[in-house]
Amino acid sequence: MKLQQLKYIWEVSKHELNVSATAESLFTSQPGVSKQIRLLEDELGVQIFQRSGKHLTEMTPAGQAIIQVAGLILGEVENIKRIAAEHCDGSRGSLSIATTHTQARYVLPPTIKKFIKDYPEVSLHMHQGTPMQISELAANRNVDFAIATEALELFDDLIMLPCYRWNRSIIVPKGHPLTAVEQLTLETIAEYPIVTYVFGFTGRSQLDNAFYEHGLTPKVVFTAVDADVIQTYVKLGLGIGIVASMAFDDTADNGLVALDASHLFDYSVTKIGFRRGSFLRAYMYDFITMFAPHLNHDVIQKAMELRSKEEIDKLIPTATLPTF
Amino acid sequence: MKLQQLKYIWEVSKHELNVSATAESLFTSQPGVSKQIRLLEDELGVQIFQRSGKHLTEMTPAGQAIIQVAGLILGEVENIKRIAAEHCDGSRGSLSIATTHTQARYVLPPTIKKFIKDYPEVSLHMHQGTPMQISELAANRNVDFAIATEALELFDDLIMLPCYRWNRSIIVPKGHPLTAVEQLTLETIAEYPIVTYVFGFTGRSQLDNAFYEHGLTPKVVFTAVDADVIQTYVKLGLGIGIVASMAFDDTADNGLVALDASHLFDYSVTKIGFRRGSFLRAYMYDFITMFAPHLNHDVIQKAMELRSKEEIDKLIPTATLPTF
DNA sequence: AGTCGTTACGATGCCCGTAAGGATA
DNA sequence: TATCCTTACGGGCATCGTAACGACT
Repeated sequence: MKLQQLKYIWEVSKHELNVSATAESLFTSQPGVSKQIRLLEDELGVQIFQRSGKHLTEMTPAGQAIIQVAGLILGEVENIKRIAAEHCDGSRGSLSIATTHTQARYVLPPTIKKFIKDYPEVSLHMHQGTPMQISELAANRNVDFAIATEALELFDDLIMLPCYRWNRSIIVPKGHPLTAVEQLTLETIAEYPIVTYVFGFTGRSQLDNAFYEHGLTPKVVFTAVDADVIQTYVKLGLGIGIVASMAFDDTADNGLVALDASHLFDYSVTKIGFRRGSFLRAYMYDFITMFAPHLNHDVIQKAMELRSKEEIDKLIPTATLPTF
Repeated sequence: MKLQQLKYIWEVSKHELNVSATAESLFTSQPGVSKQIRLLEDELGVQIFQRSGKHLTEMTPAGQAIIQVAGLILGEVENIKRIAAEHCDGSRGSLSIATTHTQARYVLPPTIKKFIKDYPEVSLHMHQGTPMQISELAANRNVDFAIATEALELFDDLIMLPCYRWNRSIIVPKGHPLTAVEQLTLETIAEYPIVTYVFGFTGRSQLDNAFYEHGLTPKVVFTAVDADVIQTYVKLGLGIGIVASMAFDDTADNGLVALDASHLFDYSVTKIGFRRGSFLRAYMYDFITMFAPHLNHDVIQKAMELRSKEEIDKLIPTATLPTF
């Protein structure tokens, strides 16, 4: 049994059982991958993949169990490399972060700036995608950290730490009738056409929930993944915007006004996630702490010991999170 | 990085940093081991072992961390093999047990007999040694199970499940004055020369404790690891014997009598231990259940989830154990 | 017809084992 | 002096990549 063989079967399982695609992503030849898989199967005496003719159709039960363990092994191999790098030169390395537009554009910049200043020798890589893609990248070890509000909890392999909570603002042009309303209600808002996030982004489901629970069906006339785009269309008069409060820049005079709506919607929680069992380099701990000061070295380590999301929530109660 | 390299550094760390001895135990050449270790160090960019001249003197801090993770990886590799074997042919395989003379001679035979009958295709290997050696064998993956009363708790890598509790009997020749005593006390016993186990075997420390707490110093005139030997010398009139109750065969008339002494000493608990995180084959679960019926599949799996000995004791309270 | 996995084959490169070298206790 | 790790060298073997083949969609 070789590490490469384990890597191959694991990667194949992450590439929809497409050996050609796997080989390409590993920068090697397809017959090589195919052969090593077969050699491993011969050595172990069990089929890992079910074949119909010359196509891999599914994993056998044994294969599923084996690939899961292979994933653990590959993670530990990664850890060894990190441990070595840490002891060799703690200030050098790389850090890959996958996140959504909202985080990358409005929340992360100060953290990134400080991080680059403190760790000039660490090369930083940002990946952007949907919450689902982000989580997958972290679960598949393509990135070190995933930062998002949604989808992270769908992956059991990820440890998620709550970073901060935030709520929404109603964005309207200056002089809009809503600016005169003293106490905003969902009913009032629901009378106007709404521009907000597409589903699956930036707490959209919690937004829908609020309306639903009040028996209201908002007239959503336009959606985007991006608060900039949303605000642009608000300016065009398409409707009122509902965006994350941190996405409104109140220093720039762009003809829009933000009305706080935190009493109308549940708070959303942005989390940082990484693969369970992964060894974190010193600068990785530091990055997390820069991003979320309550997540110091101790808290992170304690959270890594825990098994379930519930235990982590108990360790870091939502109510104690910093609010944006 | 290759699995073999990880195996090499791990084995070297288990052979007191002696590369020659390691190579021999792995049935390979010493320069080969040496070279692979150096290659790994080069690849990782850190020294794993500290060298003084041409001798390995100690592990570097990085090396300790790396070797620990390497141990995890090797365990998972073993698990993959077991998973494969289980799915290939669940009734074939091998089972290695390390235990003490007491267990092997007096306790295990019925279990072994039934096991061989139920699993004729599983080859069974018994190793005998001191409790310390037994624990080491299990921790170093030389055997699957360790069964003993002592020392298992010294190894953090081992999961120990309490199997049964037992106490001691006083062994005397027929007609000995003690047979006439109605209620045995420690004081009475301490008046006679005693023949019992050597220290570190079969609950000897609990025996000493009982006397010590009563301010008594027993006259131990002879010790052995083996109840047979002890009883032989009792028969010779060397003194009275104190042995585990299960080691006295009351069906054979050998001129000796056993007097129950369970009111005088604390109960001892015999445990079965195996490496934390190891995948157990179906017949391994079955073996445990045959040996200790309260340890069924469910209980074992629950116990494997737990982290500390305390949690396991809570899951399987001593008071609920079968008594010998 | 196109996509995909397997087989065949030649060359490169790695690993192993033997033998010799040098350092330590 | 004996033990022990490292370096050097040659033979064998596994792996990789190219090319051709056969199956399924």
